[in-house]
Amino acid sequence: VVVRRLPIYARALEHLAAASERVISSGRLGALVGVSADQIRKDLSYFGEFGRKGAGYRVDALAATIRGILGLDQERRLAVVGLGRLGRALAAYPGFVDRGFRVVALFDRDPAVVGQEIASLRVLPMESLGEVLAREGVTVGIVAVPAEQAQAVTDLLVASGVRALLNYAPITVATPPSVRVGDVDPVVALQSLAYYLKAGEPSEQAS
Amino acid sequence: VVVRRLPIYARALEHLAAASERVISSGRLGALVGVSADQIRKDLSYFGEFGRKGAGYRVDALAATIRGILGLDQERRLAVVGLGRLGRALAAYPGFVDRGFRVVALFDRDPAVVGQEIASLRVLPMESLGEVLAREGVTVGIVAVPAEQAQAVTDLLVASGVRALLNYAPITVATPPSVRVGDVDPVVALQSLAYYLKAGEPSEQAS
DNA sequence: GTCTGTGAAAACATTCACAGCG
DNA sequence: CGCTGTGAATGTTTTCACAGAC
Repeated sequence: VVVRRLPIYARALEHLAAASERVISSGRLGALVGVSADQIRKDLSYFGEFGRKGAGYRVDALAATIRGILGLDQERRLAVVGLGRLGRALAAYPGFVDRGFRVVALFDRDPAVVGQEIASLRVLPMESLGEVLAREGVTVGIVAVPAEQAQAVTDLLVASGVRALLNYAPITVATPPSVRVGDVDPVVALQSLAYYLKAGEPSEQAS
Repeated sequence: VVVRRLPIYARALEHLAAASERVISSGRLGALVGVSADQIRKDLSYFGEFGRKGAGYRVDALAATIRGILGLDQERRLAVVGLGRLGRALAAYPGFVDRGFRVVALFDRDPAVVGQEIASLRVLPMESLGEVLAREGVTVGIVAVPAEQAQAVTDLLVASGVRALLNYAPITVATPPSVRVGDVDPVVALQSLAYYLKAGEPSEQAS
């Protein structure tokens, strides 16, 4: 749970550092990321003591510490599978590289797409996936294929040694417990939001 | 919390319906979505009694019930702001419409992008946002602009009456509590996954 | 026998409240 | 004073376990 908040703290700290802020209190950081000051202090204390009482946290030191906790000191190498519109957008996304990730391989099963150059990488055929992932040291996969192919692609990535993957396909993929999956179907996100839209529009008022 | 799982159940149920399954037990559904059978029964019992003891749940009836709970019986109209690579991919995403959402307006601040046609919608200038959202009955916004513009775009959407938004920008946006935000920065998702990658590779073994 | 619905127990996460450092 | 670190209290979510419907 804490681990899902740390990247958000890190992101805010990087913005603060870019704005030349040197020190921040749990209260101000909390306001920035929408979390209580208590929460931030608890989260951080779970990993050690980083603050100065009476002053706050040093922005750059804390950012570095969080990156360390998350293992972002080491660059992670990504493969994107499926180069439809979404896959292309991800492959070319400039926001990965300065935050610890680098896309190093692209795969698609469509022969018309294989061979294209996207973000200065050539799209490779699925058959080469295992070999290329091993050679390039890819540890994280991004699944951006249609639902029907998502499980097969996942199995292939898992078999090739990927240990975490981000799944954009609208389906829950099965993996062994040693492989972590992040689900990011935009429709699922929207549908949970939709629940809150109901309040305040139907005939019935809240009591 | 439950509300974040319901869309996943709904998604699985739709796949089951497409495969002509008529009835499903909490156990099988749980296996499909990676959740315990207990959990599913608790989640559903929170909203009423939908199952038949000894048999399970009727797939189509349960799917309809969940759609009702989430308010997906009514189609929600979306606006996409920012038509870079990601915005274009989202604007043209075919997966929205059969799951309760329809993109009805596109906005960008770049005059070179305004006027382009994407997914048979014309990109409109930011200035027209308030008026168009009101006219089109848009209740949900998708923010797909760079971090620097995300807060300003959010404010504009909120001022125009949007009640929920999905934020792809790498920044935490502030909104009044009446507006729900879903955060979907891919890098944040990857960074939490990265934490688990550390296990099993550094020098130290777990004890 | 299979599978739901649900209280009771356990685990987990958040908030409170305060001692203590700078 | 302001702000951190943390035990204790509270609240929430998950799991357990079992009674009852089919």
